[in-house]
Amino acid sequence: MDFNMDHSIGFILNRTATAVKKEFTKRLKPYDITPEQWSILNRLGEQDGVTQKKLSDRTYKDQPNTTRILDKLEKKGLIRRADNPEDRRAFIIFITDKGKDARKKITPITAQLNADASQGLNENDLNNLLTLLNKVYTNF
Amino acid sequence: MDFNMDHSIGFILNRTATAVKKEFTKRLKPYDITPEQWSILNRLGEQDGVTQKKLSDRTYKDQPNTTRILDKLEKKGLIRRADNPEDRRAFIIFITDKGKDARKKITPITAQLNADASQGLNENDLNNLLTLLNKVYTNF
DNA sequence: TGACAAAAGTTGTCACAACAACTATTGTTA
DNA sequence: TAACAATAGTTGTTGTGACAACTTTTGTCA
Repeated sequence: MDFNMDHSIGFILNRTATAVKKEFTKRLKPYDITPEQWSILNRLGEQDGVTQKKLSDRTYKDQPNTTRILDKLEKKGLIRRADNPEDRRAFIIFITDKGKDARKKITPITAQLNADASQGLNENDLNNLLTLLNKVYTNF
Repeated sequence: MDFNMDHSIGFILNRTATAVKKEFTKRLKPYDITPEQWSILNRLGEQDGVTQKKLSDRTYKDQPNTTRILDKLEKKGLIRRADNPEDRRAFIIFITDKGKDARKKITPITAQLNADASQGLNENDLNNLLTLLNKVYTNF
């Protein structure tokens, strides 16, 4: 069986994603926020007033993780939970002004990270990469 | 600032890698091993008799994580630590017969996973994807 | 309408990544 | 060779992914 990790999509994919996330974590550190917290905060910046369930779907996280990440964002005052008058099981999540400020500051950081990550790739390469990654994603 | 997570390498990369790893974890479950444990066991199958430091370099893990993953593999009897006569700080790690058996059984699983992940991609696509991922990796 | 299934959220647990801090040993150098 | 730096490995802690199990509330349907 000729199996080599260096040609394994799974391995290479994981190694690359880990490296990018690590760098992202580093750059976010001064803002006291993690990549995962950012992804939720950012989604809320696009649209808030949604339930945790909806948010977890949109960020591709399960509900337990979403709960706990929201706990942290709430403790930092970046989001707030409001009762849902239409469903007493659910909360509605809002981004706070402080959260909006943070988002505004952090957005350029993420843009720069993506630019740095795609250093050396032209427009075509980049589109190709994203397309191929999405194909792999939809294979599962 | 026109930032969209759906065009963010970081986000797409992480989402894809997470999905693949999740599927891998599922398929490995019957063998009572995780993807990370597998990656170390597999490297040892390629070459053992190395120190933990060397192993951690080769699997792109830091030393603390390597230590703890080896703890688990050792407890399962898949690897063993031997004293290093040339350096009393270091161990030399060997894969056991049981570990070799496990590796033989699991290798086809990983080959199948990679095949399934690249479903719909031709040879050229696949090479392209790996090349682009490695380019991104070396950007950090 | 009462029983039960489904859904939203939470808590608990395990595995791992990352990083700091530590011990024991080895290497270096004044 | 004594002092100190560097290295191998370990332990501790935080954040997150995954999954099971749980509570509360809502939806369904006989």
